[in-house]
Amino acid sequence: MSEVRVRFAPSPTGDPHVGNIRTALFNYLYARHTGGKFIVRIEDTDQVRLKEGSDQAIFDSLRWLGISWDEGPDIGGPHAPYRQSERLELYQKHALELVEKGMAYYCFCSSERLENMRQIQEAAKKAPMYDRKCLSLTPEEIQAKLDAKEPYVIRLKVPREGNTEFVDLIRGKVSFENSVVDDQVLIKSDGFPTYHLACIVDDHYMEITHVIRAEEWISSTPKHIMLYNAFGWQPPKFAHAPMVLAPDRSKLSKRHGATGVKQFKELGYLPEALVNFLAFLGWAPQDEREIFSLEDLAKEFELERVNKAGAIFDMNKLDWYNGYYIRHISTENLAQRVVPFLEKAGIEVSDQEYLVECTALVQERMKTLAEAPELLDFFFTEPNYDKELLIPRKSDVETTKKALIKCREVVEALEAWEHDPLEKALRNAAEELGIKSGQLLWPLRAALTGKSASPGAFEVTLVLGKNEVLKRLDLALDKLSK
RNA sequence: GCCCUCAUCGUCUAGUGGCCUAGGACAUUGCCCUUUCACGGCAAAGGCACGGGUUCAAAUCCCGUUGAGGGUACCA
Repeated sequence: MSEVRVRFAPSPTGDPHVGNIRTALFNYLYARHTGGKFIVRIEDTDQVRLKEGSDQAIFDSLRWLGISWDEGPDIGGPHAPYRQSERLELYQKHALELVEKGMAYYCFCSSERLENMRQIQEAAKKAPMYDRKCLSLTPEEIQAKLDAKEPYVIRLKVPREGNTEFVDLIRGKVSFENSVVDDQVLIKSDGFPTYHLACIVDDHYMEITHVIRAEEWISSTPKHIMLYNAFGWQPPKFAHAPMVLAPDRSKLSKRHGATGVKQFKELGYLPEALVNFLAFLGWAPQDEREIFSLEDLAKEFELERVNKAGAIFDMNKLDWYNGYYIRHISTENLAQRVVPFLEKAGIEVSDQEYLVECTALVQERMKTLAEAPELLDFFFTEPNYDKELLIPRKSDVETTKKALIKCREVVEALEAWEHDPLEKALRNAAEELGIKSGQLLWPLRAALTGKSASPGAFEVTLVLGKNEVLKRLDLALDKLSK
């Protein structure tokens, strides 16, 4: 069998949607799994929806996730160009070829007429379909209109009888009656091809062997097959992956919150986590492992194991994956990734080593990188808090004062600046005072962090250093005396 | 409306006729660990949409119903 060639063909309409990226991922994984090629092609045939800078956003997102491609607009390849707006003549030529063969025809109907026709059809509870008015135009009439520069489109002449079926690699046999397929526009009045024409022509010339796309494309597949047949080309294999849905089971869209890859990056999600999570939306391994790197996925991904039912994008699970990856990358690595988020919050990091020490203490509590500032701020600035925070539930002001004074003495006198001696000294101190360790450790921790939830008192003490700890203890004592 | 697709715990899923008393993960609840919050450990609760067949045997195959999603553009 010849080499597998698959493609990701997004239209440049902004920050790529995670649903689209999931499709890109499946294509990429299939290519890597089979040792084939993964191609990126920009489908910019809709001049209206075009958004500046989208190409870059698409490349950036793929790269951020670690998805690489073998041919594409930026790197070229044997079938360049990989941007449809640069291949216009090709589509034009092929549309005309179909017109000559009598398999497509010019249509001069105005959008108003079309709109009107549809409304009447809908009112009559009939499926809206082009009525083929222009099919009956004589060659002379057509020529006259063309000469008069009347705007036109080219439509595919869809057979009205018979069936079109195909075997979907994920779903099995899918069949459509040709009578329900409309005469699809191939070339728009602005001279640009529609998606349907462009993608067939490109997939053919780019030698695409497998079209892996989302379920929303199933109903246009018969049109595509008709086009392959009309050109006398061999169609590729089709695989329609399930949709990515919102929690309300509708198509995931902006109104459901974050949907763009860039958004997830800004929310502090790790690419490893997003990839792992997205891959599991519609695919699962045979065994019960949940953690897969991109490489692991490429090794095991198989189209046969892709599910058919739509999958809900569950933020909870994504959060869990993200927390998992945060806990499992090295602290140095995490510290690096956290810097941009700290800086954005106005926290300047000058001492990398110190940052790593701090990060180690919050690593197991962090769910997203965006939480880093609130988790780490007290390591960089003196905490600001209410004095009530210092007093544990089962304690009082006087006991707390005594405890803090004792802490001060212990810290002051501590020779070995290490965990065990510090813990031992502090616990002994509580015992000497005749109070529970919590009555001493809570105030200490609160004084150092200014938070009701934070890393432990011993760890924070050690990282902050003797001077800073004494300073903060004095500050706390000061608060209690007022 | 018409066409297509789909249907296992709340969610993602394992399951391809007997290994199913339906397994795992997230979320939830409880307990343990503990100075707080996490992490971690243990445990619990929770599902084959419904109705008919086929078969010695069905979550698995067939038919129907219901429900959900997608499509129905000179958008992709």
